[in-house]
Amino acid sequence: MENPVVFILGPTACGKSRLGMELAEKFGGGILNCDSVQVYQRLDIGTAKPTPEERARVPHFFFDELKPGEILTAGDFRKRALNYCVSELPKGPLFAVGGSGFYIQAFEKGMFEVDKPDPKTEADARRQLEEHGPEFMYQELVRLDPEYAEEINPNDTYRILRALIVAAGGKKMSELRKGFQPQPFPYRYIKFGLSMERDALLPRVQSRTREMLQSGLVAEVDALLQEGWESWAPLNSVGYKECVDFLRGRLPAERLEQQIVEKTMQLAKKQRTWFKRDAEIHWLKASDPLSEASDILTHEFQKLKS
RNA sequence: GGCCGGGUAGCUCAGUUGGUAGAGCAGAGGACUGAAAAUCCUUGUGUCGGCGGUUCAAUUCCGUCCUCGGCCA
Repeated sequence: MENPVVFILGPTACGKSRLGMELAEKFGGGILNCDSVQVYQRLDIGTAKPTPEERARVPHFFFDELKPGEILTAGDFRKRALNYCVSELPKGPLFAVGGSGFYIQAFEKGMFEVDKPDPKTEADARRQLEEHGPEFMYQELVRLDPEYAEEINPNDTYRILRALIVAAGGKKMSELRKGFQPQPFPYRYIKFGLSMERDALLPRVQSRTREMLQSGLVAEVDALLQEGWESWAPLNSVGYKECVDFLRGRLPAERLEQQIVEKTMQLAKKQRTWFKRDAEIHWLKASDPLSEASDILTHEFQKLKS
């Protein structure tokens, strides 16, 4: 019987990485990153990446694979994550640790097939949005794919643009959605969830944010800006966006730390909402997640041997 | 001590020519198919600082006290 993928999911800053490390040290195997931002090089401090020491103790996969300027889509994420399953599962279990619900869903269930968008189409769509505004773009979508337009909000420019780009390739989001069957995950797996009440999470986020800033988060961002990566999408993520705003004079120094804390808490809430609906997740007790997860996995590995 | 200006939602404040009040942010809930740590949706009752007075009715007017700024002594 093959080794399982052990998902460790939940909001940021609640101890997932640590639990993953402890379990990997106990049961063998490695860590598979399931975080959409830790895949990028140069985004180290603000993403709370595992340290070199931790990576030396346990094999870590799918960190630092992309360079500034590059983008990893959810579809790419799935392909690469599955490749790690192929290469690493024969050696031991993989502890898939992360909080990026959308990417994890893509990894598990697959996505429908769409051709890579023509970069020119994409640039055109963005330019049109600039010129004509969101209402115009939404009306375009109503014309091209009324059914999908009905599903999304006229203010949701992100989804409107995406749908228009897909439409330019000759497909309709509504049709694609209807035609898609979630695929069964091709490996044995178990899903653990780790969570924390807001009151418990807040002080952790506060001290982590302070540490990030003391460790040079602003300098990390400044270096990227110096090299001209200001419009690189990952710099819009929590912590990075605020540092860019600070460096550009849009956010006063005295508000920086608090602003990052606030955005991080909002992220945690969205993550909680995402995972809440996944009925397969076994939520671990916050008091002692390690022993609870260990018990379950011990059973799992006994089955594996027999 | 005197004068002036504030005290209204967790925060910043608006407002009521007297009929018990509403924005932004925060918070809560939710959606999510290739930039997702993104993008978007729903959600606002609180002794209107305390106590008195006037009034059918006071958060609004008057008095007084408390409190926070500023200025003057």
